[in-house]
Amino acid sequence: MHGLVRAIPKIEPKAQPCWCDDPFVARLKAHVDLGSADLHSLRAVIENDHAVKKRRDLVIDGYQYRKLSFIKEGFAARYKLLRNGKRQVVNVLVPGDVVGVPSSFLDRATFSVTAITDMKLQVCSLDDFVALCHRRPKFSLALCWIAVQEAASYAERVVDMGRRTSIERVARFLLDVHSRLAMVGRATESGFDLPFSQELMSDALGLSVPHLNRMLTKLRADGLITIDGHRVEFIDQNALAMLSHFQPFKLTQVPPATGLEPSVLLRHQT
Amino acid sequence: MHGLVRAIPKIEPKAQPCWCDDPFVARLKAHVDLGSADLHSLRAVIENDHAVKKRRDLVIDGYQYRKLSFIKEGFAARYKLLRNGKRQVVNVLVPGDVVGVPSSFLDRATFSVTAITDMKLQVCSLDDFVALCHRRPKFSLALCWIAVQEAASYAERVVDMGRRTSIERVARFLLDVHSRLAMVGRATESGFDLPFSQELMSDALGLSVPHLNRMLTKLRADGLITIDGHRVEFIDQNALAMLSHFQPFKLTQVPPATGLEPSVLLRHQT
DNA sequence: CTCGATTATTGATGCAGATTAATAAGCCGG
DNA sequence: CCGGCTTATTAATCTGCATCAATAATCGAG
Repeated sequence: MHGLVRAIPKIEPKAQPCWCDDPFVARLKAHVDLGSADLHSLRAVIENDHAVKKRRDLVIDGYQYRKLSFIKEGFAARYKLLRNGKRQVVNVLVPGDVVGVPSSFLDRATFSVTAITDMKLQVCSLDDFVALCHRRPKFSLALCWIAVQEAASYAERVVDMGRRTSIERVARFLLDVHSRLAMVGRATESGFDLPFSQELMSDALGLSVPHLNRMLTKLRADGLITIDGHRVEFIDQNALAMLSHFQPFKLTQVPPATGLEPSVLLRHQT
Repeated sequence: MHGLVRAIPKIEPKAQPCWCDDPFVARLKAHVDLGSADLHSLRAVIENDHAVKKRRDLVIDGYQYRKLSFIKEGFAARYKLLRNGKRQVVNVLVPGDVVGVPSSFLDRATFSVTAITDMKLQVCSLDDFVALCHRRPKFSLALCWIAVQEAASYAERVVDMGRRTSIERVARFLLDVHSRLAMVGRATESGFDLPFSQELMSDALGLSVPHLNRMLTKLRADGLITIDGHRVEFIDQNALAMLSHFQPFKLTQVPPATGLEPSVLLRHQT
């Protein structure tokens, strides 16, 4: 067996005119209904695309930011470097994810974000996006939903780190990455290209590299996965999910806008 | 030395007519400017207050919820029970916090929330709150800010669990709780009533009860804190913050609403 | 005030996973 | 296609913290 190396997955460019291959718009549409007028307004606040090279930092801990970037292509990791030299990756970012949550909402960034592969981003200023939200509240509601989902997924990570064994964490990480990649068309039914090095994954899982390696070896020895280069295939995805108590995330829609003043006016404080 | 027990802090009821002693409104006002018309609309969606007894579950993992509850009084913990019987507390809730993030935004709750003391809540339905957001977008923006802040604080917890030592975690926990209580007037400059049992804290920090106890003992032995009953006093808050690399959170304001269509209309995709 | 239940404290033992080190394998720039 | 650098793999040792166990303190209900 050999390495798990970062790799830029080869995507068939769908060559569709504007939005359909845009993972961020897809993400928004998962939460709210967007008409063409909405899309037009959204386009108006998005500045030109921005390319970022592998290993560049998009966000540096401690600095101020006022931009939102939507990942069109490529992978990144949000992390914190500690004084003792250790690093904790708090999550990995895939196409459709938003850079700038939470950095741009805070006085100063509390985490760094680094590009793991070459990336393509769509950038807009937070102020412009907020202005858009004032005009079209569905965007702020969609952003709420995205932020809440982000919070929920961090909370799950807390459980991972606090109370789950190393093998569970590794299995859950693979399943989680697979399901997120599948959601944006970057994975097959049972496999995907893992764009992360073992060092990155060990920093994400709070393990040492040797131990992570051992757990990956064990998963293969147990006939649950195969690894060929950077390609991961699930042999028994069910057993893997069972072993690690993994359940994929369920999203919900923002409740649609109702009439102007809702019935609650009938109720009030006692 | 003796126990750290849950306790209902005695608050001087300020006896102010409506909102000024309301920690949730205070929380909203930290992010957005609210006029009296806004407050009136907010009041309209809030149903009657709701009292909850100590040890009752407010949210149960796996069930569906569509309510937001704002904590007026009392403490709670958000947690997950694992198959092996272990529990991970992902955060503790204090007055001003929102129950229902993320539970009510998901298909089914992924965490439980339990009352640690008797509580008083203000409840409203998510649908009504969303309707309010459509009418007054500043509420959805404030909710975004709150959700993002929640995400940022979970992310910090991930770092805690993944890469920080047990003594750092304990010190940081105490400092964090103190700063959150101080923000809603439940703490003095250098001390506070700790309403949590050691079992709860160990589940929050991913430690065993004996080990947490040992670390608390060590903090006292090192002359950093005193504990008398449920009362914690910082002797050297600076040293404590240094030791644990603690930095309090900085909030930001939502950028104020600008004119109707912003200047960005001048820019568009290349 | 008393009893039972919860919570805190302390000690002894074991193991999961860190640490360190050393080698091999693959990748990239020239 | 070569040499340096990054990444993966494997092994040996060490340790922080879990686990188990037992007692003491405290709380709260009656």
